[in-house]
Amino acid sequence: MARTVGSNGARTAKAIREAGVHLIYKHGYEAMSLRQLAAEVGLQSGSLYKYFENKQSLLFDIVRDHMEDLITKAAAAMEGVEGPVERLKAYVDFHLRYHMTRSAHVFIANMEIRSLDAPHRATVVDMRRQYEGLLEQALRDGAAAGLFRVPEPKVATYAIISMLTGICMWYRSDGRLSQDALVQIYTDLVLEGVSRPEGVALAEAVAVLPAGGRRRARA
Amino acid sequence: MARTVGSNGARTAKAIREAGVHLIYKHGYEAMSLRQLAAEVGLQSGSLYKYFENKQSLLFDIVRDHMEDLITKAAAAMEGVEGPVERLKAYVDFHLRYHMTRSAHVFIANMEIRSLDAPHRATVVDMRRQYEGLLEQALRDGAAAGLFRVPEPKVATYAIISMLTGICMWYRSDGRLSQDALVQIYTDLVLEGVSRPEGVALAEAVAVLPAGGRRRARA
DNA sequence: TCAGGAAACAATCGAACGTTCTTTTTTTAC
DNA sequence: GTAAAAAAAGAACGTTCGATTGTTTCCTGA
Repeated sequence: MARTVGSNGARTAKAIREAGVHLIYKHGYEAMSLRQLAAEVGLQSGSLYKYFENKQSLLFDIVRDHMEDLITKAAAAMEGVEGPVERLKAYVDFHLRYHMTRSAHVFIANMEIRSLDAPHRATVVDMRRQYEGLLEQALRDGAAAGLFRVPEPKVATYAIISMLTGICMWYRSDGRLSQDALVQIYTDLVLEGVSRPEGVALAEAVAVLPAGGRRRARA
Repeated sequence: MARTVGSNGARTAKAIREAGVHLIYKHGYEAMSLRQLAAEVGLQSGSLYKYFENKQSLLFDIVRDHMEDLITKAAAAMEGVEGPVERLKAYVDFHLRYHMTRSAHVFIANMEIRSLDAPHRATVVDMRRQYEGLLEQALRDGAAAGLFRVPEPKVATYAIISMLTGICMWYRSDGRLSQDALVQIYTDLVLEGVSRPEGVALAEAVAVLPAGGRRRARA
């Protein structure tokens, strides 16, 4: 046999991409063989090379497209949202929902960076910095406005992103808690964690409240 | 050649274990070849089989020993510590410091579970549950005592552990911030995140403080 | 001192790896 | 209708893989 009945390049390309994501998620990039991948989409392994240059570029394409998607959609989710608290909320909301529905892509983008060769890795690391920057800026703005207590914005950024991303390790769409409920829980954790105890300008709070009672106003 | 001058079983076994951790951390379990590992410790690949049954059991031994270490030391760190707040602090402190110094082991134990065969995986998953249970119980106790606001202890447990564990993705011992400083930052984030806004029994706080000032007392 | 156990080498197995190339079949365009 | 283009098969390549086995050398204790 050669070209098969009903075969279609665009459809095959899409199937390869999806099967690739699935297999890399399940077994890891190095552990996924191209013969496995070919079998998954009903091809011979050699035929895959009509669709990518080599195995490495398949991985890079998957990761790059994911990161672009992530950055674009996060920026869109925060666009027009005013105020650090609301922007932080928007980020948390987007990040959680995205990670609940795209756990495979997320896992690959986070774990298989080490499998990328140096130039590809540099590109991805830079994109990740962009994505983290969106959160970090909201935290810095909130701290500058006296709304957040964030002594180390970089650390807080890493901490929050780690916390939120962890959800894709256990979330199941048929689980007990809805997406909305989970977003609420995590949002509370994050906001309580970073909010300035006084909720108003520090000096003001120190002056006004008794020592034992100086605490937070919820955002 | 055969047996080499100065060769010693115990020393070689230790060297294999350490090189194994290093290589799995760097390249992943599947991507690490036994020839690589053998070269790292100065052996032929066949000689490795004096020290483990097969590649799979090398991975399992590494992960099991790590999990045992983690559980034992966490329990020891919390032993005799009274009160949910202090127990939570002790857990956070231990977890962070451990993960700052053992990032390779931690990474392997978290990421290579999928590379374990079913029975081995079940064992490790159970150990992980034990470890998570230590934190979850502290959160439940704190909630029951009215100290914490934790509507979903399981979710909070996962969230906190994810947040803390993330530190091993970027912490460097020669970085700007000391271990103590980082522990302080993370402890604040966690405690603020889960503490009940009032910090004392709810009814009491409502009665005593003015509306705008009703908030937390730090633990 | 020397026998037995410990430690490692060296050769080898079949299978699987990523990749390349040629051939064959189907689809499309004129 | 037919030629060009697209899609996939299928064979083959040199490597490397985890694992097995038989042999050689070193160490140690009675």
